[in-house]
Amino acid sequence: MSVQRQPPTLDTVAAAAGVSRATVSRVINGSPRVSPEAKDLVDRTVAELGYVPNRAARSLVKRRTDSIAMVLREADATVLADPYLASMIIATSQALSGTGMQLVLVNGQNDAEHERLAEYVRGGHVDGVLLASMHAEDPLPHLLIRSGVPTVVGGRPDRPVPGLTYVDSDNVGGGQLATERLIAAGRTGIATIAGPPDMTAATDRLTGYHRALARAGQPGGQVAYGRFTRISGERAMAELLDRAPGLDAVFAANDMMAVGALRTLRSAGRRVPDDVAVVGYDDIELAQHTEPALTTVRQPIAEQARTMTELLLAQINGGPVSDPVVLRTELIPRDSA
Amino acid sequence: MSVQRQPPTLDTVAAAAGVSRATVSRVINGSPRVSPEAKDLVDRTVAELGYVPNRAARSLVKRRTDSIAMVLREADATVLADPYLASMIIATSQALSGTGMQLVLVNGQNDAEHERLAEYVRGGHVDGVLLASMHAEDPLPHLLIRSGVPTVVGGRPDRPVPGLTYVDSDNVGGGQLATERLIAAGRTGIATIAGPPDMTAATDRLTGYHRALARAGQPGGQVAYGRFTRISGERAMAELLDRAPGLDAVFAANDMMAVGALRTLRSAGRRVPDDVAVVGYDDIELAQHTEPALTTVRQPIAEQARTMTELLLAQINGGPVSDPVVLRTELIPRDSA
DNA sequence: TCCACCGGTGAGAGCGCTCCCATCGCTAGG
DNA sequence: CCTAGCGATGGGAGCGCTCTCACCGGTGGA
Repeated sequence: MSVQRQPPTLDTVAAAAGVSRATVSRVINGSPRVSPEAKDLVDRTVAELGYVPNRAARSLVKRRTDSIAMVLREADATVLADPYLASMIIATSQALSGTGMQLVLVNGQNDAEHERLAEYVRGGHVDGVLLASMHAEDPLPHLLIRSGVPTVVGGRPDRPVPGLTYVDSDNVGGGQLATERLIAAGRTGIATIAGPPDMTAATDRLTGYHRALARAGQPGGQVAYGRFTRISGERAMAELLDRAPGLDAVFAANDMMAVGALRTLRSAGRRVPDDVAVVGYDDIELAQHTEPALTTVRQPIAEQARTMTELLLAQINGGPVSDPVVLRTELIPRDSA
Repeated sequence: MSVQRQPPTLDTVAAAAGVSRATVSRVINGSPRVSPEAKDLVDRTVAELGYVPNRAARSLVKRRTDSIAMVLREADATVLADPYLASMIIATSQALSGTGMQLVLVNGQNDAEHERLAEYVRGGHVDGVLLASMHAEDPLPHLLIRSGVPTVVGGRPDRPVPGLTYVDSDNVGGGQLATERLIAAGRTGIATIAGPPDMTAATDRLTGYHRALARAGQPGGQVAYGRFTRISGERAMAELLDRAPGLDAVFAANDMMAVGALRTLRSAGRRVPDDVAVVGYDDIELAQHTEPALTTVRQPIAEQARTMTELLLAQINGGPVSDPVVLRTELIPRDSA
């Protein structure tokens, strides 16, 4: 069998089977209006010739591309350190497998690329867009919605965007879960290392922290801010230790910052969890290997990706814009708190 | 401006600019055979109308899709624990940005999906394929090559495949680097935890280990095999300790196994690096956070992805199948050796 | 003066597919 | 027995684009 031979087309198949192009097309697309004999004949011919429909031709007439874009909004360094996006990508890819939809990865970290991206999407190249993570003041969702492309974002936008739905995990609940763990352990000087205030995931976790404290009747604790990196966690912990030397617990808004906090605590001579209990957030791989192993909150990333995909597909298939979905989080108890 | 309006086509633009479709097409595609005035006029009209070429139509006639597939061959669990693929994906996506090429992510972990995949590729849906990681006996490269699709794989195949090129990092050199570090530290009982023998990355690193030992005139050391997981590293280390209680150094073929080894050593009461020095491989995030921090070998993943992309694009654009490229590795000295 | 040539342009075919509409051979109702 | 109706099929237009080819007017060499 030759490598160079042109791949068979609908016409080839039709001619070989002795039917019309239309009939072959009907069989390919599973139309009920075909006699069993014809269907059988065509099926056999298709298998024999190794026919595969040409996606471009189909999408040209159907005005569907059967592919969705996943837009990545982070620079590489962030991504490599953070398994969140990776999991997101993989999970989405898996959710899509079997649906006949393609996952197209698109870079869009800087503003220049926004333009290109919006154009790209408007060019009808994808049927829908998945926005992996949201930052406040991000113009992209608006651009996308305005061009009429179904879009679902991961994480709650800082303010509601009409026509845009999202799938978030319950960051308020998660923050609460973490803080309650500390409260239940009898801690009374509970500080927190919060994430950047321009991200709802960060502010929501902080809200959960405050809420838990309020419920327990404890005073509003100390808050230091980090940027979700280890080094910023180290600094924030130092700041906290400085401001409130008597603290006996810390909730860090993600695991990387918790790791930083652990480090600072160690060099400050505080034992974990004896002197200071620490709870992280995310349950990254690393959390199992710290010393002591990190108690943390796990968010269902794969489920989030799956849900986002489902919502998007439904919308692409003509469904209404779904209500936002918020997924439950889970405390993973280990040794640090 | 209405959301529902049909996007402008070549015809629309041509009519608006008062030229023919062909001229607009020439301008869009940067043909030199257009007068400056015409070009200017068309450019303005395009901007005004917000025209974006329809990719499907173009690819239908050009028989190019301007997209390449990246095939993922691992199950999710593996991926989440291993930043290799994630980095690969991101780096590829970034290497592609600006080339006008799309990155399509395709799942192909099991055999059933191979068929579909080969079909998909043969359907002319992508111009080329990037195979992220190779396992021995993998039929996919052959399938792809046979269907005439330019393909580049990451990592050296277990045996040469005609028409297939690859980009690997220098695993032999890396293994040697790691072992030499141990030799230079004056260690004389150097064992190794090797990876699965069906992966060239594993066997090459082992070769490097043997080579370094031979050069130093040291006896061929103890070898135990793991499966690149932490738990298998723990077991292999225990086995090694059992077989050669006098060992004073271990080279683990990846960081996860090194982490396992660290654990076993600790519970066996051996101090690292005082009693036993440990070197890992990969330089994953975790390596910075172990106790003691792990000395390891870093491979240039981003560069690998970039190179793979370049080779593939060159081949897609009619270039010959390039020779394999092997990238240099680097020792990252930390505290464990 | 004639014509080969050349840069710039337009007309038209056709890429592989879907889908509307016409057609055809039946069966069932009048 | 005729025909309305229906399921199965084929013909053909057209999706938006590229590309070949023909054409046009202007130039320079014979």
